[in-house]
Amino acid sequence: MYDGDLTCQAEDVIAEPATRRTRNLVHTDPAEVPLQGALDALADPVRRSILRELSSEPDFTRACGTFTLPVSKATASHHFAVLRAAGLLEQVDKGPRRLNRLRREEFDARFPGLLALVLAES
Amino acid sequence: MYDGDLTCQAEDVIAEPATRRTRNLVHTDPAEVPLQGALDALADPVRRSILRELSSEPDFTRACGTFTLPVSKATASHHFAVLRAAGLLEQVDKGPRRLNRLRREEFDARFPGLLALVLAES
DNA sequence: GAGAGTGTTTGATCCAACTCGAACACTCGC
DNA sequence: GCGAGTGTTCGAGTTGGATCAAACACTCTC
Repeated sequence: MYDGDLTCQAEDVIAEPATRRTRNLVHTDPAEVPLQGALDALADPVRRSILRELSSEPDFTRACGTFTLPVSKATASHHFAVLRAAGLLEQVDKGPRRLNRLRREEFDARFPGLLALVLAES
Repeated sequence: MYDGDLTCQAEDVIAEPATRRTRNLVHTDPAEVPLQGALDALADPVRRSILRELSSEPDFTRACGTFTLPVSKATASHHFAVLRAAGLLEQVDKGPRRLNRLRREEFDARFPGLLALVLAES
């Protein structure tokens, strides 16, 4: 009988790079994020420091591991997932690295002024 | 010897109504509220519902007990204290009641747009 | 002063989130 | 393929905040 590899062949036609890792990388449209989710995501100081550090760099130039955070890499990975689920950042895989982009315009369109307050935090 | 009552007599000269209850009612200047404190206060759905309900009424017309909340009065009292400490509302005692005012301008001056997002929540 | 009404404080429980080490998965260069 | 580098997932521990009932404090009216 045919196994799953054939199915993978069919999916390879898709334009997007469809490695298993990338396929598990699900994003949330900021337009569909509830205020509760946004506030929960922004209420954590580690997550806000990620956003601030990311805001001073070009898009997709900072990998998750390059941030200076006071937590373990397991915890950091969790925080990146929360930010992604809250529509605050977009991630793409490049080799073994996962590069990040701050979703400024999209998130600001959904919650005007909110991200600016976070980035202005001293 | 003289007891505390004499001290109270002296404090009665103060213009503000200085009952013991009012004296324990401490407020926080919104200008001195850290972003962390504001987000923590706004991250709770019960507290946001208090703010929304308060926004549709004239200042100092709603007592704490008149809000329709899904929690006990002890919990509600806690939430009002958190909002007061976050610079989000001002309270005055009138008889046995404690009347509330939403600190719109002051809080918006400190965190532009943040309160508007909460009040616009469906 | 007694009682009703309003609100706070206390003490305790519960739970969701933060946290970590260890194990696992993936990608690349040798 | 092997090893190093990057990141996620799993399982478990910890903690802070939300919650409640009960007791307390205050104000008014009778």
